[in-house]
Amino acid sequence: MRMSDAIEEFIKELFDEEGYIEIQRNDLAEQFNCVPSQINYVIATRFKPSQGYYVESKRGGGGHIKIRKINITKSNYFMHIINSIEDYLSRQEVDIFISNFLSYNMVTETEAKLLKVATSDNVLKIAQPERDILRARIFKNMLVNLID
Amino acid sequence: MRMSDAIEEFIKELFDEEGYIEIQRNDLAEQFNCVPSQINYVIATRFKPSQGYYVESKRGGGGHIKIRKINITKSNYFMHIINSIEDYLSRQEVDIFISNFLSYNMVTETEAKLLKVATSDNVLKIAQPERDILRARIFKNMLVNLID
DNA sequence: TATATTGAAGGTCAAAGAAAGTCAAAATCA
DNA sequence: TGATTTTGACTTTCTTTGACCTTCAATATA
Repeated sequence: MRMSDAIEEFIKELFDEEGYIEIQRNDLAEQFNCVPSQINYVIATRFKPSQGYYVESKRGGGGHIKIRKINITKSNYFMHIINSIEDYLSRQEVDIFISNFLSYNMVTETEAKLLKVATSDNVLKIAQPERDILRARIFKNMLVNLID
Repeated sequence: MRMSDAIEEFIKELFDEEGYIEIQRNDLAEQFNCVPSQINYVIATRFKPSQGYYVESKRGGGGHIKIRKINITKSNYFMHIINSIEDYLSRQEVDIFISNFLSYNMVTETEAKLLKVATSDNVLKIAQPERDILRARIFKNMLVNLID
């Protein structure tokens, strides 16, 4: 088995419920008896954003590499909602969506308020049917940004 | 855990309602078993004005370091911004506002993304000057909802 | 009383140390 | 042979440490 695959597997096994893990590059390299930059290679090829991972790191004493896994449930949930919304969206429909988001803990209170106010009639204040078209665009685009 | 982080945490726990604390550099260094200048390092990197802290100190006998936490309330901050925005608002101005909100820790990453996308040209997609008028309305109303 | 001395703070800065990042050459695989 | 993996030299970033500097208050001295 390739070393890269072994390292990839090892890292993936570190994930528990938390959704993120922290590793020390040099320690890991030592465990696998490889050069430290091998770890970078594995991360670059197997933990890309397109594969659902998001990486941050800090150098210097006590440095580390943090790998976050995007929440697939949440992302599926919003993707589904986004696809289900057509070109027009009413204020009432928005309200229903938002109250569902809140009850499933998919958004914070503040995020809910932002979604609501940015799509409210008072704020959009343009004639129908353009208002519902604009509302759909704003709402869907905001949802995309709620996916981790 | 890094020593710097431990010291940072310790100092932050000293804050009570007062809004300011006083420490003795040498005592603190002794508690953490480090050189005194380590304390300066922590203060320089973790208690900068951009992080909402203001530091003054006195040398000599009975000297000390005083750290004040600037508590511009979120509500004052946003009210001020809202009042400063006129009827029209450009995409560029929004970007500047948002990057300030982030550096003052007034919004989360997600909230920042929501503000940005809900006021983006792609989403609003109507002719000027109506677009900048609508953007101003959306942005200001969203800010109102960021006030706890 | 005015000035000098002294010790007790805190300040500065640069070197050393401890991570992680980059990039391209070499090796291997399909 | 072309793509992927492995390696290692070099770079960048952040932290820790220590030698030396400045300021202040109290006390001693002229």
